[in-house]
Amino acid sequence: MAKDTKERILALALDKFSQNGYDGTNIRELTSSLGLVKSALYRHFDSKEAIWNALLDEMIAYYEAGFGSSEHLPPVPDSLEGLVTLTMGMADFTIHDEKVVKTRKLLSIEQFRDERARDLATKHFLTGLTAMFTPLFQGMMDKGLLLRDDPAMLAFAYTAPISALIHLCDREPERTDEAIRRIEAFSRHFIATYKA
Amino acid sequence: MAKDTKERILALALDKFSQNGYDGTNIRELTSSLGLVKSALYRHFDSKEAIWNALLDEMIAYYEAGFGSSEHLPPVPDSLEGLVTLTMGMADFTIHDEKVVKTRKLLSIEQFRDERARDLATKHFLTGLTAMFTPLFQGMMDKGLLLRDDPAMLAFAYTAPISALIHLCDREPERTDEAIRRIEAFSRHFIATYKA
DNA sequence: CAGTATAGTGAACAAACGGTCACATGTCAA
DNA sequence: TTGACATGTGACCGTTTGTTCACTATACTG
Repeated sequence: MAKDTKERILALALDKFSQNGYDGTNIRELTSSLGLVKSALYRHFDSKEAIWNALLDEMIAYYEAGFGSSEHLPPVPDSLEGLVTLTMGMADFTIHDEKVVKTRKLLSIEQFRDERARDLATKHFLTGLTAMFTPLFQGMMDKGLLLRDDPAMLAFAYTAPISALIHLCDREPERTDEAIRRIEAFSRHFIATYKA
Repeated sequence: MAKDTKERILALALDKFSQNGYDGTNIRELTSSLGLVKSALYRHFDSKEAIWNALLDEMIAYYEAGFGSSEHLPPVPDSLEGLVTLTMGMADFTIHDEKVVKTRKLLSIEQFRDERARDLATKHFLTGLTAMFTPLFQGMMDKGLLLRDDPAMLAFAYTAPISALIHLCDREPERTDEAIRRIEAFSRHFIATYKA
């Protein structure tokens, strides 16, 4: 119990905030879950709001480093089936990675009260996936795998339904298997529609 | 200032809760906005949670009476352009109707803490629109307007992206015009893809 | 007119909240 | 050994929270 206390606070804050919201989480409960007393928290953060801001900084940095970076773009699939495989791999990760799940839930809860949360929510829920799949579809058109079309429109049409099913998993985890099956069914229907 | 106080409380609770969340709203602020003193509220509701439950009852009833009822199904369009018109009309309503907007925001905020809110959120965000458009697409296939395909899959593929853009309006109202343009562009792209 | 609900008031309450402070401990360098 | 720094403790503070209660004013009913 030493220098990593700050990180443990942040991790637990993400957990609690994503469950009960910022206002629904109190400092006593948060610190006692770490085996600390509330006043100890103020050695690491100036205030409750400082925890929130640090958490947002971390979420933004995590997003930029991962999904947001152009270097992390997956390779253009060599086949239609490759698109399904890629999609299912990404879906599996984003549905089961605890940190990502909690981040999405927290953004859903706080998106209307904090401007930075709002902007990050738009990236997570809308623009991020579209931006990632647009060059993929462009590449698959260039390879003659898909019909020539507006790649950005296709990426939006492809990712938005998948995103809706990911939200379903966040909301009703017991329907995760159903959602994953529907993502795969949708993916196959999509390529059946747009295959060259 | 008489019998409608209860309804005025509920209306303002929807407004406040959808902005700051249940935990982020306090009774003094809520009642003083109505020109009352906090204790007056307890003539109409037993507790703060009772307001929340009554609000949920109302939202559920409102949904069932409107979007959820099979009687309110719009007529099957007679042309592809008719589908665009129908879609834009519904989008315009759901984006601009204050009560519906606030309901969606509230469900986004509280979906992880209340089971009934969770279930209603799934209807609002996923199953509701799909269930409404499935028979429409079935009818348009029967009329020879659309290619024969799985109507439920098509309805999902059609409504999920539109739903994502509606969420964008809730989150960033200043982008409403952009979102409406994108809904129409998506709708036209969709019918270009699936027209018979 | 008397009587009784109904609706609103203002003071008071205990509990929970975020935050501060003087103090105790442990670590490590000079 | 000493002094400085980081970390954790427990008592305490002022404020805000949801809620209660005795009381008043108005309106309807017999």
